[in-house]
Amino acid sequence: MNNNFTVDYIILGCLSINPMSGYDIKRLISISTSLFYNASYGSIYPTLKKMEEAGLVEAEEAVENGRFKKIYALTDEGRKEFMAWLEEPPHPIVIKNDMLLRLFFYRQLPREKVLAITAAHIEQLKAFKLELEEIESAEGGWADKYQYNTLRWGKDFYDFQIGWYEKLLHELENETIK
Amino acid sequence: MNNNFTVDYIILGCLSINPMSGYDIKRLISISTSLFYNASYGSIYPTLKKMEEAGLVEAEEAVENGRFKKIYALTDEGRKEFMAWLEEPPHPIVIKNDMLLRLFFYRQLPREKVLAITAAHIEQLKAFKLELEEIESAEGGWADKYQYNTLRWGKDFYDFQIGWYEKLLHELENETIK
DNA sequence: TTATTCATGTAATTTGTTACATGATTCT
DNA sequence: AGAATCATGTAACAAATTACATGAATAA
Repeated sequence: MNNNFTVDYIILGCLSINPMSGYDIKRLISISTSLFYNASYGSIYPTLKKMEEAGLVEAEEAVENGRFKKIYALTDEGRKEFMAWLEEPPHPIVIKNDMLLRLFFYRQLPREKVLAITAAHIEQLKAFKLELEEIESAEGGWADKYQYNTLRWGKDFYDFQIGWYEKLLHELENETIK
Repeated sequence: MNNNFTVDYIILGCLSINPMSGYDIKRLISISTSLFYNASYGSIYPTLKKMEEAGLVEAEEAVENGRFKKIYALTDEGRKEFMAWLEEPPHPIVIKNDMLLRLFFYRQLPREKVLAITAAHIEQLKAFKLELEEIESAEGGWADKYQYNTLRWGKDFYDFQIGWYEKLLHELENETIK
């Protein structure tokens, strides 16, 4: 395969847990990895097709609950490819943080607007964290400790961000009182 | 302009601080925002050209130290556009975290390999943090508190990550002793 | 009966990187 | 003299999103 930092491996990974459809993959990603790695139908379905042609996955057309489904499973070749990827050292994290980019230029914004945006951002982070916790409690049986830890990372990261912006906000608030 | 989550606004932002060349923009991004927002020459130069045609920036060709340069500056229109962007609420953070994606599947890897990869990852994070601190001490005069805070976020985020993976490592190490 | 969810898929577009080409200047 | 840095730029490619199209089944 080409690049090893693409959507390909998360799909192989999902199938390494269980054979499933493209729709299932999308759902699994949404409730588990979307915070640190997301994918859309527009990348999942074509990638499954490409991988079937490459012999990494096999499709079985089935009818479940009167619904048409294409259940994909790893081939031996596919599992080999996935395991080889899994042993590699990870790529460095890539972030697009719009709030921080704006912060870099906030000197040009009136103080009260900076305070308002920052406060609103904190509220949004708290809302996102709540959403995550709802997913967590809805999804009872988190198979293994590794999967659980990725979820914990999500919560810890929100706590880090919330704490960081709250500290920033307090510093900005206290500054011009002097 | 089209989307407000593109390279366009970081370029306008750099020019809002000072008129500068594409090369200067690339350098400024590298030492200041690359951790949370990066861009390559292949996006910077064509974007500058596009923005000049749109009347957001103006270029002045100059010779500095015997070197040809195109110094771009914001037009009134460009500054208006930038200030409008600056007041908007930020988009949520977008992350591609390869290490966490792999962690999600690490049950399928032998314990000792997980420990080795995690330990190596911690070392890499420490090395990146050192690099960042070198940039910081090299760059003496960080204009304003906002810019300084984005740099501080970088260090704090590395500390968060290092701490998080160290905790994970200890938990994994202590587990099977029982 | 109508809206929502389940389910698959494609085409157009967006966005950006990588790699290359070019050439002047400065450091070693 | 040769390597590294300064400086601009383009073409090919990669990767993925968005928006749309389709249709069946189920919930309100």
